[in-house]
Amino acid sequence: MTSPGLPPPPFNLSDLIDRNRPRFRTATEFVEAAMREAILSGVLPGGLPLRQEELAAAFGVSRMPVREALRQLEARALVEFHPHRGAVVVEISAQDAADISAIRAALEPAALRLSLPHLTADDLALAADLIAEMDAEADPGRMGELNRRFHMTLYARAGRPRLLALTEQHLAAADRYLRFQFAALGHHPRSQDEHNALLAACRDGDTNRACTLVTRHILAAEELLTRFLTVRAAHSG
Amino acid sequence: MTSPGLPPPPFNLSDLIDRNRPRFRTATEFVEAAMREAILSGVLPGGLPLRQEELAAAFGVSRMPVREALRQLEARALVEFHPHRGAVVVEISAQDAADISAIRAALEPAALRLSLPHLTADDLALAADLIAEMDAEADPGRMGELNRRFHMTLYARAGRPRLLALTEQHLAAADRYLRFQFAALGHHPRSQDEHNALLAACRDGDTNRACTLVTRHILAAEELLTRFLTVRAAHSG
DNA sequence: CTTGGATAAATTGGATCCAATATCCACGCA
DNA sequence: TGCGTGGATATTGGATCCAATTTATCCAAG
Repeated sequence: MTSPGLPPPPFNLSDLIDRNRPRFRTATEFVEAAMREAILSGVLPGGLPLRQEELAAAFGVSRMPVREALRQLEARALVEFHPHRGAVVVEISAQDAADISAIRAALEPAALRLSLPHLTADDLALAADLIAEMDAEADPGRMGELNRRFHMTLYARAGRPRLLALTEQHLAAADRYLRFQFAALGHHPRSQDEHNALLAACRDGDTNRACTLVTRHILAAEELLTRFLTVRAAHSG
Repeated sequence: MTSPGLPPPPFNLSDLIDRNRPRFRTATEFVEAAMREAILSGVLPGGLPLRQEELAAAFGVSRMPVREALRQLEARALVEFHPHRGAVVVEISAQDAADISAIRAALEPAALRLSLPHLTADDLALAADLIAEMDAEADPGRMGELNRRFHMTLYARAGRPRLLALTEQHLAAADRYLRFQFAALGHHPRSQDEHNALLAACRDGDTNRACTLVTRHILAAEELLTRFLTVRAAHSG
């Protein structure tokens, strides 16, 4: 697959590739989605220089779809371009984590407030299932996915496509951090309690309470994360 | 400039081009910025198909930087790609306006809350100047720019780059709509009253009141806009 | 031994070329 | 006359090629 003369790249995308290739209609779409996943899930760590030729070889395409994908990821603040020096995966940092949390804390209560009155019994049942699945899940990657789906299920009826897309985007961005925390500290049981309380408030139709709970949930996660990242930075720096 | 055999494109970008060209280091950056401006300011109206060849000729570059720019604009929800059929400027609609307003109403109070305690006397003076400039301004385009700068001045000390970038992006997106309203209804004096009240609350350091005022300010603009767009759609549809 | 500069290698940015796909229109047939 | 089929045309998607810029290397001079 990879060109014979090149040294092996410092990442492994092989499983992402073959599995998803047929789902997309253009190579650019495919590369963009795969790289987004890879960055958010930590396969491509922050600071990694992204050589176009290398990625093209890994994906089995030419440099062009890679370049277009990188431009899209730039607009999503997942990679940075340095003119004539190439693209780099954006670094994670305590400040950036706080930044993303602030955005989540602004968007998610707004989405929930719009969505909650229109939630169906099916939605609530699905949310409950997702909590249960999270209880049983050990893999950090799957865990982030389930958490994301739980939250988005509660917001889904907001009827605001842009708001929902932004919310999902920043939930995914937060995953990049939560994954660290989860790997280091293990699953935090308080988070599940918060999920249950939130779901209960939604069942009761208590919008104000539910919004307060998501806000607290997000800020609690942020505080834990900030502390974790700060000591981590102190150790390595 | 334009190739001799082609029919003239249905838009005019010439003033944007020469003026800004030297500021950018790569053609892609330049094209992206110019097209973003052109879409947000209404020069490229919603629904317009964006022919790559045509744009390339207009900008005096090849199709490739145009393609990269279009991909970035896609990620910012300013254009839509239809595989093998090309890109189109996203349509405006009452729903989309409401969507953007909901996002603004979530983000801006959050940014203001973080920023307000750190606002300096200079910041407040600048904000006051911008209100005065708006009073004297007649051009809708300049008006949107001043409005944007006024708001961003108040949020600037939030110390959250991502949050601020998102906020500015959606303020700009809202301009696309406010411009319509302004052109049709003329300048709405209540908006200036709201700006003054907001600035006063900031001067007093009354965070809660200031946040309430921005929220109301955004929702008031949204209501007016929704009504305007709805009757407009009824007339033309 | 360090430092400066020239030169070579690597990599990106941009242009051109080719292939794949969609649209449009004419034509034939029911 | 209406509809479906088929080919021509236009336009995008992808690959390759060339130029411009940056980074690395090496040698010489202080």
